[in-house]
Amino acid sequence: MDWQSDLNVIEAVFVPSLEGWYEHHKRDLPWRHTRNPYYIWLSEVILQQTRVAQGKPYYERFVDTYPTIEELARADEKELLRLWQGLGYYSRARNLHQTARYVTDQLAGKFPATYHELLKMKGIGVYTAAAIASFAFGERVAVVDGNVYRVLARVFGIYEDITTTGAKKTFAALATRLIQKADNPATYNQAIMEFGAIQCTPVAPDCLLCPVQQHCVAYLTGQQHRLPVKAKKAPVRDRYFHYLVFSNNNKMAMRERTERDVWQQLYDFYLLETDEPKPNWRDLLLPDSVNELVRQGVLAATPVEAMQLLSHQRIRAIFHFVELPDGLTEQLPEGLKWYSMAEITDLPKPVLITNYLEKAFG
DNA sequence: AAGTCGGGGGT
DNA sequence: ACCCCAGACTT
Repeated sequence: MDWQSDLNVIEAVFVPSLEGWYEHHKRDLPWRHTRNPYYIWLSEVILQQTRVAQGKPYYERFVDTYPTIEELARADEKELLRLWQGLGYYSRARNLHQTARYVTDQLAGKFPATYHELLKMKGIGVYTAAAIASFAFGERVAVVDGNVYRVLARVFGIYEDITTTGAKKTFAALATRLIQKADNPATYNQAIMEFGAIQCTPVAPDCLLCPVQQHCVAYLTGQQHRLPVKAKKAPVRDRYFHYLVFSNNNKMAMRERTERDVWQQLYDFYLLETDEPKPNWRDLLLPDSVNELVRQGVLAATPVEAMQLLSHQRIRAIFHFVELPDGLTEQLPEGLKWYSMAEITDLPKPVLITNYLEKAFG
């Protein structure tokens, strides 16, 4: 249908309705009590692809640990990743650190203050740039996140697949047009996202108490559940991780993941990956030296199995614990180093590894 | 345009 | 089992 023909009518009601709704329904969240661009930025990066409930405790910890951007800039990256542990998408933490140093060292600590300047920073894309620009600096630029796609698709009856470039342009243009009507662009941006998160939810939206019900194309046609349109993602890939957990005298051999893969810069154990399940370590094509190491050590009777689901991979891991005799502790494979349990606690680790440690030694 | 990058929660 | 979440970056 030609939604643009109704746009003038709907937008005159839509924007003020949402702003009014927000005043009565907004949650009390810590980052809503500040206009400090550093805190706004911190919260927005933490909340990328992350629910408020999951991100909130991390935000509190980061603000406590690094009260200023200078302190974040000076932070040890390993410590920063340790603080980020469990949140996922660890490149966010690395980019956060890089941008903190850039702002501190190259911009004299002065945070970029416009949408276009913000966009140049590592880890700040179109959404986050708009969020910081409007929340911290009052710039009239529209945020378009998952909530906004859903709300606009439904209210305006837009059936374009939101994963396509064309749809992104459509939604951005509409959002830009709408925010021109806003009394306060920062409040309006907050309002439409909060509305999507609380009222216009993906499943079972609360249409009966909706302030724009009578102007919502989806509601009026009974198609709420079909919008927004989104192409299905590719099926998840199965991976099989075989870990050899070399141990000696209450220490364990770990290594930093440096390859271009999941969990970059986090720590795990000696790893061999296969395309197929291989329950027995003898079926693994290990280097001769590693095979010899296992043979001379004491292998735990039962390996520990664990599974980790990522958005795009299903990792099935099996951990073989090997206690090495004192004489062989200098013969670890390349990259592995010995760490005490206390040191391991402080290393940044994938949840898969943390869970294993808890299960096996916790 | 398609892939990659985490982990958790809801249905 | 599937979808979504205050997305960004690389290929």
